[in-house]
Amino acid sequence: MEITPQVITTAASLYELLDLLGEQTDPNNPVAWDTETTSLTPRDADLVGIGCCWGAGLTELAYIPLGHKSGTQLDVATVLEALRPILEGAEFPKVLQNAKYDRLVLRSQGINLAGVVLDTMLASYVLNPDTNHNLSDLSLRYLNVSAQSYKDLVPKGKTIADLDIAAVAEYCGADVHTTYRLTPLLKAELAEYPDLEQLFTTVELPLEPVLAEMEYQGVRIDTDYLGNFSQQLETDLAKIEAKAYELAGETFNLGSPKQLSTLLFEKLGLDKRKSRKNKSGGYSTDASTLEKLQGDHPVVDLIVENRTLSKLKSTYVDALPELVRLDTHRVHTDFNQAVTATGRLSSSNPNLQNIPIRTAFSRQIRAAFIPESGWKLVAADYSQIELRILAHLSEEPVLVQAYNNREDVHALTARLLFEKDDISTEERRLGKIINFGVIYGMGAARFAREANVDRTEAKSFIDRYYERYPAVFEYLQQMQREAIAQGYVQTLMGRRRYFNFTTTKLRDLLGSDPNQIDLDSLKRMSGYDAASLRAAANAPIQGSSADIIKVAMIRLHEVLKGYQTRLLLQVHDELVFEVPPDEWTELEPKITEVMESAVALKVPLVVDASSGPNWMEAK
DNA sequence: ATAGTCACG
DNA sequence: ACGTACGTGACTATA
Repeated sequence: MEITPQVITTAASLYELLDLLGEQTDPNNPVAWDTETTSLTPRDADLVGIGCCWGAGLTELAYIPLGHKSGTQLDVATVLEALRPILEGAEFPKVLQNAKYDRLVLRSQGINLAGVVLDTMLASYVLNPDTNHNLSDLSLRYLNVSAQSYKDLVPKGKTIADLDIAAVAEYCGADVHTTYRLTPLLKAELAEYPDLEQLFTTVELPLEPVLAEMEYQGVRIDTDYLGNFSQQLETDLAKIEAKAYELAGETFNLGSPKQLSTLLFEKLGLDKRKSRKNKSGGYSTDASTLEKLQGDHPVVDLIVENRTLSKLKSTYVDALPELVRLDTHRVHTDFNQAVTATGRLSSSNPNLQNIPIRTAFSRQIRAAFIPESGWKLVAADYSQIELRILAHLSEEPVLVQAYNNREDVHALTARLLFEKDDISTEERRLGKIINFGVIYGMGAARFAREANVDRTEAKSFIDRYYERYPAVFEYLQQMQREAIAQGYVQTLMGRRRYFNFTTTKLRDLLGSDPNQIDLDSLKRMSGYDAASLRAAANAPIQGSSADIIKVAMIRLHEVLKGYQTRLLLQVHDELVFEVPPDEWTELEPKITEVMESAVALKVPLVVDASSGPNWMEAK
């Protein structure tokens, strides 16, 4: 379909457009909007043009060129002021593909986007989390139309601003038209699934501006501190490298798994049975292998140390300062709301959800995350949220009661497993490993390795766990049966994760009564997809946790409106804020309360919050 | 582009 | 007998 937008280049046509848009107030027929810019990074993005699509019977399209390098255009400031009441007016319903991006672009221009009633990307994500949700995929899937690709439109080294107004008008017109046409289809599909519609309307859609705000704020980084850290690591790595060459009797690339494999298992003749074959035929040199090889040759320790330090240096110490913006002195991550299969967020460029914490040394990276001068950084995290959710969903009486009595559940598990009242720290540690392990469907082999016990002991531990917590066992099995019989499982808020079993026998069970499925007999058949079934048992737990923290973030965003305090980061069960000194005393109980009461479960949710001069010390 | 590895919850 | 704990993103080497 070829539809060419009207290109707005005169004041008269702009005011005509405003009149038409002023009439578009039907929330069931929102106007589709899209911005064309020069960069995927909103803060670097110059506005090149704005497109919109609306209509009652006839579909109408407009493109307003603003930043093309050539051609007649209206003044940006004039156009934005004219559009402001529409763009900022909640009474003018809008639909966008990935509204967070356009919101950030417009925000840089001083416009606060309001009235977004649908985001096609988020609607698609809620309906079908395990697919892609970019506009061209949606276009193909829902409309059977293949979209013109950005790459084909914009030559290498150029931006959209270099192109003719007519070409961009065509491209932008197609995008807003696609967005507009997707709207009724996605709305209708959501209407078929009331739980998903509710999830979309009350969680995903309102979360989007919260994430936009977090990204806009960014987090301050102490680049001097990282610079010193980098130099220190550089010195240490050079020494390690020299020593490793000396011990190996030759030089080699410490960063090459292939060369390491050859060195360890061929040249030095170390025990191949302590490793595993990898896909490319070599032997794995991963951390667990190296651990087993420790003591067999002195070079092993140096390889381990090199791995740790070079990972730290390249991924964090050197990478983070590169991403600090010169204008804000902060890093602005991208929170992706539509990538994970379970409903979690993800973070990229940089990923601020995997900043080291597990060892005292690597944790030092967190000291580089600092608040505005004179402020505090605050971390508030949910205590054992997934285990609490498991207790709630399984209704396991022993666990539910324990949490309600504010007991130490890892210690309780240890007492039940060891069948005694006084347990050691080591025994509690095993209780903790197994409590977390069941959430993922851990087997005896893994538990044996983690807990440092033998296989048979591990097996009997796991068996006893399920004897002590029979409802947990029942629940996890029930989720697997539902995945097979329904083809999906659900979270607390109705979020779905779908499963497609390829084995005929499993597929034949789709549509059957989950309670009639005998998992034990299925286990013995070939093609039994154990990994998918573990994912099915895990998804409601991981996904419900995501539901809960998303609700908390939305409510907190409202609460914080009267304060200077800002929400900066989300790390799955933790929120990080920066807080001016005079606000923390008042806000601490408020923040904790909002997080703890995000949903009411059969067990209490508990939040631990603390503040410090940086992220390392806010713990 | 893909594989291997490793950082987090 | 084997291999398996779920979910992510980034970096380096190598093709």
